Amino acid sequence: MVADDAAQPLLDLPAAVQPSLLQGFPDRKQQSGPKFAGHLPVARVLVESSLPHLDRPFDYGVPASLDNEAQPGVRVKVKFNGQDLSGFIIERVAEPDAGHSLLPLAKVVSPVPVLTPEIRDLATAVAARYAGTVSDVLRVAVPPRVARLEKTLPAARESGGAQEPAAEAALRQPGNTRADVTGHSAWADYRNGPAFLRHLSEGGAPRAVLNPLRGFGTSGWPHLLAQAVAAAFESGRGALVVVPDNRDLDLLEDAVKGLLPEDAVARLTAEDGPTPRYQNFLHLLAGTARVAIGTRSAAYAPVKDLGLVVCWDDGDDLHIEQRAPYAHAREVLLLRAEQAGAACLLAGHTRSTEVQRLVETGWVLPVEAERGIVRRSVPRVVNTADSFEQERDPLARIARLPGAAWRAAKEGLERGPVLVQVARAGYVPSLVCETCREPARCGACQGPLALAGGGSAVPQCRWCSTPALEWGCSHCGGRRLRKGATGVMRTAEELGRGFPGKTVITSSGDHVKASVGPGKSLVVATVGAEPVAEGGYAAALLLDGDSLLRRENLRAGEDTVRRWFNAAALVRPASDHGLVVITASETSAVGALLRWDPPGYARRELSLRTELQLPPAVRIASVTGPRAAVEHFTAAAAAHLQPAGISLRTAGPAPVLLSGPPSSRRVGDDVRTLLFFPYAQAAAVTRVLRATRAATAAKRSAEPVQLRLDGVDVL
DNA sequence: TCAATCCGTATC
DNA sequence: ATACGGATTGAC
Repeated sequence: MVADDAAQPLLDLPAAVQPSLLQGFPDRKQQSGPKFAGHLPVARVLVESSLPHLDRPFDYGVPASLDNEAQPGVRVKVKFNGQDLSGFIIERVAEPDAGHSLLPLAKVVSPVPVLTPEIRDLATAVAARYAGTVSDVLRVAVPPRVARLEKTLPAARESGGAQEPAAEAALRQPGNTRADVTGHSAWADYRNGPAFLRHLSEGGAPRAVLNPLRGFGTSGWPHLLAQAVAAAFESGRGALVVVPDNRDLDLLEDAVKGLLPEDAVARLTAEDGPTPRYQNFLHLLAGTARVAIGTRSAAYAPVKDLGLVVCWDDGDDLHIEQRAPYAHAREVLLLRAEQAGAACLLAGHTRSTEVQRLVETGWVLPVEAERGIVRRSVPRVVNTADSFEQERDPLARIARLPGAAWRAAKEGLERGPVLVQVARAGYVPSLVCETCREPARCGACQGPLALAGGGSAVPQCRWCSTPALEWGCSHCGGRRLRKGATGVMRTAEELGRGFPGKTVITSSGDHVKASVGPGKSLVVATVGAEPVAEGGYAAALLLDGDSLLRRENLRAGEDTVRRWFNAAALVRPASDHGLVVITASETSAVGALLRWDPPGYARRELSLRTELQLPPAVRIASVTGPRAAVEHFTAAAAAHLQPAGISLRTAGPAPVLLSGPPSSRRVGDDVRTLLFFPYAQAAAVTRVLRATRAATAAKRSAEPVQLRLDGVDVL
């Protein structure tokens, strides 16, 4: 099951305190100056320190003057080992843990209890799942305070009645009746879809996987998700949706606000800045907003009476938090759904292998469209492997497009906008080895080689600028280079010449366009930056497929398929002459797109991983650091696992492949060891990894290592 | 015998 | 991390 390794009682709250220790307590209380509160004078505080062995509550005395404000969940300042640290009050208790004197709380930072018991439990479970510290998780979960906002808000703790008006007002809104939500909705296209919505609106907790067929219009994914949210809302519960980026968030927000009262919806994303983020966070705490939508850290939003969690496009690696312990929003939401007894919807144009695993364990049920409906809803997809060099039409050669692709674009432009998906941004084309097609790497720093701008013929490194005069392929020993994927600007320019008189719009990098109009323009976008076209694209060309597939990453295939479907879902249905042309050699990935079969691809991919015993068929931990530290850590962990009869399959230690500019490189030669273990043992293994790390940190018997669980980028 | 130093350990 | 105590070592 998902949360097989959930909820170790990390914050082990002692059941009883030894009487002998208690006897000394009243004396100390009197001798230590300040008078502590009469009732529950002890506050258990989780201090904000990322030291793994300090990740537990410490007891402080509550000065009588702070008795009212020092409630569980508030942020406090305490003296800890001589320094001032900030932390959260976890609970108020009558007696301290053990026989030592209590320091008083230094200060209550704010009387707002920003850490609810539910989120504390969630953070505890996430820390256990990822062998990290609760403190690190809380740093992500609770947004930074903006003091000014607390003055204007009604006392957050008295929230009870405030939530009712919003919910009732929503139900009274016309067009928001149950019949509308479950009947004339896009969900009717999916077998079990109406049943899923009905179950939700009746207060149930169904768990579903959905691959929406459309990325635009009223049957597009934002509307499907919004209707699920509305159904949960209708049952009197709250909902939470996490999307990978702000563009998706904008689309979702429009759809959700079309169905629910505007102030019932809170938008949470770091990009909006601290003030609106904290404002919306406070609205959720107070219960005035019942639905949270946002990017990855919104998975921790304090939604009251949570009835539904939704993760959109979980295969997008933006869902992975960049701070320790690197939790994936999908996993956070799964833990949360289990803890809250909430419904769960995992939706995306494709199905990730992780979700496929959940389908196969029976944890979620697919909500799928009949083949007939699929065929009616999606564009026609064709593959062409022919080369532009053989094309007889000179314009096709100028556009550097294969003949079939060029003709599809030309015909598409008669009917509407045409999308061209290309591999990466930038005018500078990257270089690959002519014989093995591996990306050419710099001999000095392993950075990517490129032809420098300004017409210089000498390839040079894009990181360190070293000219590659005597280049040799580190992979196969080849000595000749050829151009790899061509950048958008260049593609756009060439396409413009191939389609004289047509408008060319580009979307890439930091110039991403959210949407384009229905006009007959050519839209060149890098992978993932495709604008939504009003009314859908007439055609899409998916170029550079082979170079996407060639990435030496365990997930290259899965990720490429995801990006193809995300673009293809923006194209009109075949019945409306929608056409997708893909230029890639025949593979299972291409086959999945031709048949429009994301579940089939996920099944196949997961069975391959199962055969090889690679994630997500098994779980992994990567241990990175100086060789001695890594070896010490893995040996210690193995020793601790021995008594439990667990022995881990390991790979490495191997030198870490540097994937970043030299400036971000760490001094010393780090190595990495991978540990593989089955889900059934995950709880025991993560517990041991955490304990091992705490022990090495406390004793400083070795340098610290970076510990990362289920990182998708390490293989 | 005392002080400077090292090492290990707890931090409410 | 960092401050503290107990042990260890070196010099008077």
